[in-house]
Amino acid sequence: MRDPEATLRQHQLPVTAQRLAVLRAVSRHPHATADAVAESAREEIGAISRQSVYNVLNVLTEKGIIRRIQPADSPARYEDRVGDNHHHLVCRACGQTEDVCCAVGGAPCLEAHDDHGFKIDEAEVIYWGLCPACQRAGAHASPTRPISPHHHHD
Amino acid sequence: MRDPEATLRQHQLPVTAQRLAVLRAVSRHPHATADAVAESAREEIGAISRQSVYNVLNVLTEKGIIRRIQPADSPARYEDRVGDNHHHLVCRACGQTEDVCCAVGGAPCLEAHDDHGFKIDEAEVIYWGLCPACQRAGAHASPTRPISPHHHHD
DNA sequence: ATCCTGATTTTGACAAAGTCCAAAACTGGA
DNA sequence: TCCAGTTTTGGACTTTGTCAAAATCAGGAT
Repeated sequence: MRDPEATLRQHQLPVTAQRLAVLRAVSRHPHATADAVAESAREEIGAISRQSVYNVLNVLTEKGIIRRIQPADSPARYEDRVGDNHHHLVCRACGQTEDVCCAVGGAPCLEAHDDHGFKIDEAEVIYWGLCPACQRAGAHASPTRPISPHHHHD
Repeated sequence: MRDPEATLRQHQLPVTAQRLAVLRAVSRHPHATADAVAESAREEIGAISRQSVYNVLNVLTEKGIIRRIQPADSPARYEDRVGDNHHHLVCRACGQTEDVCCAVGGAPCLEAHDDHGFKIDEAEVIYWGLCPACQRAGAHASPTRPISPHHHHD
């Protein structure tokens, strides 16, 4: 994120310490949860209410300044990188999340075989598996085991 | 589902009224939430505790008898149809969920361009959009608006 | 058919992630 | 500097789901 303050003004959002701190926290920690964002923001400005973190994350998401991703069995995560339609790779054991480019090229799987009359505006792809660290730790993949909160990476 | 009772026995699960009712509820209502399953099961057997509904849905999911899907901004949903690796189409406005076959053929997008060293075991695809009814009702798609509980279809 | 033993169900408390609301504080233009 | 409208805050509340202990039930052995 070039200039958080300018970004806010460009979207007609009054600049506040809370908004700057949240925006910078998301920038510094891609795929962070609201909780992690709050922690990081507090390190920067001392204090911020839980509600404000949610308020800011919501308004930034609505404006398209950040993107919200909601993998199963995990609280919502936020990222800086918007507008490039990338997908995600999530570790079943520890929740580590990585970005991956479209598997099939530019605008990828955006067409379903039979769209049932729906007007589709997004194709969301999540790859589930085990990250290298959890493979070494001997975790074994199971599509039914939820993410455990152990040893989270950034 | 051919024969719920036989299915349970095949998986060494003692047959109980609760398990039969839940299994049949999922069969009758594809993509139902735990709540909807409970309601439907109660119509059949009169009463069942919330915890039992969750117990049964969990054990059936672990055994691979049913499949759990967890779209963003919606409680978990369950379906009968397992083992064919199909994907889902979800209406942003009302939550209606439809099955769609693999977009790209047999075992589809199961390969990410760069897998970051992960051992991938599943590629989950969700198409987001507006169902025909919500299009007619004038709802307009927005990747950031959560599903509202209004006029849910089955 | 009856009895056991371990699995299942129930009840009620608890937890996590968010939202709703009213009061206080603040931003930015006049 | 003041004012109006927006943000922030704190606390209660909701939703979805889990935990734990006690009561009940299923199914094999007698």
